[in-house]
Amino acid sequence: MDSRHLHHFVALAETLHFGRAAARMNMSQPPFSRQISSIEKSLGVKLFERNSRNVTLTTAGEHFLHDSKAILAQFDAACRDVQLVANGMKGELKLGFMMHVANRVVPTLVRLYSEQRPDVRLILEERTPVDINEMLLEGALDAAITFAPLSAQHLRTISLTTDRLRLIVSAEHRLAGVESIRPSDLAGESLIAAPSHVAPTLRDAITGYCAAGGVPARFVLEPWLQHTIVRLVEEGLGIALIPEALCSETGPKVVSKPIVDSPEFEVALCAPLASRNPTVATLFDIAKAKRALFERR
Amino acid sequence: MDSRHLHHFVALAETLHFGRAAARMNMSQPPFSRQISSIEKSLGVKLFERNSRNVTLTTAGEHFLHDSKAILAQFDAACRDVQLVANGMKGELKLGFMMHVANRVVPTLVRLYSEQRPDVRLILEERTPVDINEMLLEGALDAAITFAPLSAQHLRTISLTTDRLRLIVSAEHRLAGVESIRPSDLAGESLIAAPSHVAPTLRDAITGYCAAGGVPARFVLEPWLQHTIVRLVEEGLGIALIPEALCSETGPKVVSKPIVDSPEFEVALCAPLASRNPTVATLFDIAKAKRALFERR
DNA sequence: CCATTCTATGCTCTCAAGGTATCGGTACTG
DNA sequence: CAGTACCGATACCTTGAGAGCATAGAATGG
Repeated sequence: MDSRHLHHFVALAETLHFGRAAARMNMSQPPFSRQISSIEKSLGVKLFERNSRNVTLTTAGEHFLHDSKAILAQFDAACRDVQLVANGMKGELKLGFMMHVANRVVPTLVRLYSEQRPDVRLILEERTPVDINEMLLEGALDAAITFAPLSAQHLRTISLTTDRLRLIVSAEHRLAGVESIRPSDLAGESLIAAPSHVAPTLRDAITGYCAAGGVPARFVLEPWLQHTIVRLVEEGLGIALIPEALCSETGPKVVSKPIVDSPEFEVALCAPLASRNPTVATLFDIAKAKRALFERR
Repeated sequence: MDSRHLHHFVALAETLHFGRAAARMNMSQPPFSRQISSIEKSLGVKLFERNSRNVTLTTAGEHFLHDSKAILAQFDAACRDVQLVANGMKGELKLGFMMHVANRVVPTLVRLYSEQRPDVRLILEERTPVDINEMLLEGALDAAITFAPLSAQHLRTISLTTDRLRLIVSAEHRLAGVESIRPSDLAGESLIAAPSHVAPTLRDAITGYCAAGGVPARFVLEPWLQHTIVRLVEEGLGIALIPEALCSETGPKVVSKPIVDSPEFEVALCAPLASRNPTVATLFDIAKAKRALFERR
């Protein structure tokens, strides 16, 4: 029994006529008759009641017709779907990102992608930069929006936007009134930043910026999430240098200030070069075509 | 593409080794390799990434594996089911009945049948005797519990029980005190009975009984349902001769009386002799084996 | 660099499956 | 009632899809 037999069976069940059913199967009646009886023999079940004048389905045949149609439909669907999956029109795409650098980029990219590939299920995974790198290596992510990596020989990378640091302080802080900030302004201040094993790019940028001004960075609190950092600054527990993209979301009790000669860091779309997931290509196509939408305003 | 190809594909997807997968399919490796590439060619999709050292599924292949397993499982299930249906272990059985003669018989038979054939869906159709006969002829019912038909050459019939007539009158009626009823007692009374085109057997029995006593039957009301008849008698609008089996369900305002020399009528299980529904046989087997359970107490 | 392992390919052969002709049975028709 | 048309089953022949064998070619490990 294989699916071609099912086609034969359905043809006969629908026409109730050996000759016409055989024609529909592009074959002559005698071998078609043999096919039908071989089906019945292999199932051990009589599917048709027949004599030389008319053909009718048995009760078992009626049930089998129902099942057969369902199976054939599913078969067709599977063959169509596998082609869609291969073309990246359907499937799953696991996209990692860091919201604190991508709060504008991710929603836009997701919207554009969903419009173009509605049958691809986007699985969004918000993680820390270090986690994202690891997951990209392991294949646990198909792509990610993160800081442009330094060593990218195993990654395909396309730059989406750049971000820079901005100072946030409590509204009561002495720096709240200063127009723009220089490294020397940070001398003696209590800094809040994510630890190096969570967001090395940011951490290095902050440390580097202080060092450039000859000021040693003094970190008093090291939460993992950027939103926590904002809250702690709000409470007056320290000051912080955070990505500009995040500053629009701070509350009224926090003041943000531009800093002079801020280091810039790239935010990029990355995917393993070895990725076999065909849905990824479109993501890069969109990133390239609509790059203007992601750029810093 | 047919289902044997799916088996090959699944074997390889599960072993990820051409030689072992071929062995599982009871064939040698070279033709197996050709089968796999013919699948890929006919789908136009690469399902495996392979070199001489290892074999892996592509993303499309993973999806297709999932679908293929589902299809093969459904295929197996369909082949098993069609055999169950042919053996009457599974399917549907449309059973017609008249509750007013079968209020004890139907629940018992249904219970016994459901215990023995849990996968057969019993579809119960409560109809008038004439409807039932018509539906049996048309094939709209697979079997029915009804009055034993007079002409049964096209029906298989097995007697389940017999019933007889009993008089019901309102508690205030002059016959309410009489011990047992003779035809002559009915002289001049207003009778209530279902019309002949609804329940000819009952109607004829009533008319015949009156005629035997030399009393013309005078029908004043002719509802279709036996329960309606009981209600009308309860309201004092007439008297009625109804099947004994129904009398236990009358309320306190109605009195039932045995009648002398009541005609008896058989209640039987009937099915078209030409019935092709294999579930019917078991129904008759039960009716025969458990006949004692259906007999009038 | 050789041995080993695994997939791909070339060649041969066989049998499953298709085609043609025809039989046997049934219903309609004049 | 004979004749005809139609339909499914059977007999026989034919062919090509698919199986096996031998082996090439590629990759890995010692």
